[in-house]
Amino acid sequence: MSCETETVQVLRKTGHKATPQRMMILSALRHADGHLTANDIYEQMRVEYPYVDISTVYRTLGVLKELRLVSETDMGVGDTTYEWVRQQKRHHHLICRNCDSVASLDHTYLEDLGAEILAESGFLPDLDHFAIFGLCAECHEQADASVGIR
Amino acid sequence: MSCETETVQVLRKTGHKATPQRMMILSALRHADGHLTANDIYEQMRVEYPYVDISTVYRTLGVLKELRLVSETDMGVGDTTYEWVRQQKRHHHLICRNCDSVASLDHTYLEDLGAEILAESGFLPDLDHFAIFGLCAECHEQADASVGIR
DNA sequence: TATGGAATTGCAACCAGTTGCAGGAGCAAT
DNA sequence: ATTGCTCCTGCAACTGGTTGCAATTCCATA
Repeated sequence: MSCETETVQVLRKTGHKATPQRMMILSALRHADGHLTANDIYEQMRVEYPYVDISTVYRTLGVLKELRLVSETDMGVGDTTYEWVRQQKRHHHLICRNCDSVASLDHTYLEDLGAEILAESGFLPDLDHFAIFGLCAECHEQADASVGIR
Repeated sequence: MSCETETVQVLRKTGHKATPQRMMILSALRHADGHLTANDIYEQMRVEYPYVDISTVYRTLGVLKELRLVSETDMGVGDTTYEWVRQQKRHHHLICRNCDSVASLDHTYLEDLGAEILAESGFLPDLDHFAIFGLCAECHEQADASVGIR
């Protein structure tokens, strides 16, 4: 079964429809490497099919997110980005609130936390793709030296 | 030194000005227990001073957030809320993406994570007030039973 | 107390994202 | 292939939040 057909099955099984608009959005996400914004997808779609509305893109992304087929990341600055969930190594983002730099964090750090929370409260956290804000090493040092931002 | 005067000092030391508008916003935050939205603060201010603009509220909240005097929490649904940072027990929120219920999580779970990240990468994470999305115990069980949301 | 420059304000226009609605399309069952 | 129910779409209006700008206010320094 092809990758495309499999996704269609998932959609139908969960009471959703496989519309051409959705197929286009899926294709854009699957063929992109890395993050895409809703607008990236919208612009790409308009080339083939100029009548799309941006709300369709957002609604589809909502469905795919719910089905855990795509992950949503709010980088804190600029637009929210979306990424096709592959079997790739899970990673998270450390975003500096001072200089907006983004570093990666290995998943292992969060694995234990997720397990602890689940055991303690029964709450199953989404830790697929986490954005953690703070100060990067560089800005952190600068801040210590000045009276400014703690 | 009063609480109010201390905040004024902090503002001036960091190159900010203590304007009447800011004092009103500070007062609203300090006298509220729990979370306030930007609009809550705006409405409250307008009673005394009808010429305020909502953008002033947002800009002030941005400054206070930067100075770590208030914490910002995006509950995922509805508006972003703001809270005066007291010496109260630090806590986090577990927000169910299915039923929108909110549970509290003790800070201890995140303390170790913060220390680990700092030691490993030099990145100092803001873990004052964290919102973690996922499925609460109840929705988690329901989902296991159905074919629907994983 | 006077002053000059930087920070702040209110305004208006804007941006990302959401929602209600009526018509249209998908698909499971016949 | 037809039917009928439900989901989905495009549209337009809206919401929360942001930004550029010119006028004003604060406050450190003298």
